[in-house]
Amino acid sequence: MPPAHSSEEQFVLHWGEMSSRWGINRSVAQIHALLYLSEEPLNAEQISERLSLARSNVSNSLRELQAWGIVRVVHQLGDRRDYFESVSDVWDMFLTILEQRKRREVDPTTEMLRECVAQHEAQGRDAFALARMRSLLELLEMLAAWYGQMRSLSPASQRRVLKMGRKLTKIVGDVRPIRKGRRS
Amino acid sequence: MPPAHSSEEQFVLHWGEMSSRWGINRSVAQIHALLYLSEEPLNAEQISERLSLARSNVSNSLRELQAWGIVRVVHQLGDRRDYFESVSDVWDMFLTILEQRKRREVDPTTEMLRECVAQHEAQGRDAFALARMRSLLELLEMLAAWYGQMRSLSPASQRRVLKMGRKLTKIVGDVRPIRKGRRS
DNA sequence: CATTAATTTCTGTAATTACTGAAATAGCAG
DNA sequence: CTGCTATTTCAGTAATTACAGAAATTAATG
Repeated sequence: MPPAHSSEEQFVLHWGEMSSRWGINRSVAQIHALLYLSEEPLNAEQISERLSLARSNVSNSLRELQAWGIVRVVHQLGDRRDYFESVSDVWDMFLTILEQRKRREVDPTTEMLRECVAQHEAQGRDAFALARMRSLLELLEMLAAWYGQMRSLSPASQRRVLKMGRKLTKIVGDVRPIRKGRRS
Repeated sequence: MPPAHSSEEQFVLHWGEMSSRWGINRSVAQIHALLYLSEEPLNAEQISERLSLARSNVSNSLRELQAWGIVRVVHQLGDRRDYFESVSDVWDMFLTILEQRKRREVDPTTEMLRECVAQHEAQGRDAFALARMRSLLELLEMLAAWYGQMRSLSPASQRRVLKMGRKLTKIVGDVRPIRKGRRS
C-alpha cells in the first residue's frame, strides 16, 4: 500500500464520497478516479488491491464504467490480462457523460410524457393538467433540440461557444442583466 | 379517489418511477407531480390520501421539495392548514433545479478539487496526476463561468439563446458539422 | 390556561442497493 | 485434453435508504 493519504488517494477517496450525489456508487467512482490519475493502464487485480475491493466488485464496476463510455480496455503485449484506462480528454469525458445521462434520465421521461399527453388528449378530461403536461414536454423537446445542435458542432466550436459567454449576452441583445432576488 | 388510472395518475406514477434515475425518491417525485398537475393547492392530508402515503412521509417530502425551491406553501383564508403548490413556470422550474444540482453536485466537487490540486502542488510528487486534476478543475470552472453568465441574462434572453441553436453554428463559424462515428 | 388541530420528529421495520467470497465459466499453453 | 489463469456469475450478507406509525411539539382557539 502506498504512503497513507498521498493526495492521489485523497482525490480517489473524495471522488468516491461525491459519487452518491452524482447517482453512482462509491466503488465505480473510486475506480474511475484511480484510472484517471494513473499514467499507465491498470488491471483488475491491481485495482482490487489498491482500493481493497473484491475482484468481482471491480469487475462489475469496470463494466459499468465501460458502459458509460469513460473507461476503455487495452492490452499489453505478452500479457493476457485486461488493462483499463480512463478517457483522458476532460471535454470528451464531459460530453460522454452528458450524453449518457440524457439517454438514461431525460429521453425516457420525454417518451413517457408524450404518451401521457396523447392519452390525455384522447380522453380529454382535465384541461389544466393537460396544459401543464404539454408545457413540460415542450421544454424537454426544446432542450433536446438545443443539445442536438451543440453536439453537431466540432469539439473546437463547442469549446468556443462555452468560452463565448459574455459575447453571447450582446448577440442576444440583453440590456438588463436581471438580478433575480429569489430566495435568500 | 378518482377513477383508477386517469392519465393524471399515470403521470404521477410514471414520474415516481423516473425519480430513481433522477436521484430523488419516489414519494418526493409523486408529490411534486401531483402538485404540478393540480389547479388548486393541496394540503398534506389530501396529498397523503391521494397517494396513500404516511403523513410523516408527506411532511418530509414536502420539506424537501421546498428546499429544492419547486414547491411553495400558500394559505387559504380561514384555514390554518398549510397548502402547497408547485412552481408553475417550467423554465423557472428547470433553472431552479439546475441551480440546486450545481450547488449540491458540482460546487463541492470543484472545491474538493481545488484543495487536492493545492495540496498536491505543495508536496509536488506525481506530475501526471497533478496535470489531470488541473484539467478537470479547469473544465468545472469553465462550465461554472458559462453557467453564471447565462444565469445573469433575463429569462427572455435565456430562452432566446436556447432557441438560437442553428444560428450559433454560424456565429461560431463551424463549417464542418462533424459526424462523430463514436460507438454504434 | 386548557383543548384541539396541524405538523414535525423519532424509532423501528421494510425494501433496496452495494458488496463480498465462492463457484462457474472462458480461454490459453503445453 | 489437461492444467492453469483471468474473468464473470451467483448467492448470501452488509449497509443504506425509504417509509410507516407513534410520540412529541407547535400553534391557534375559546
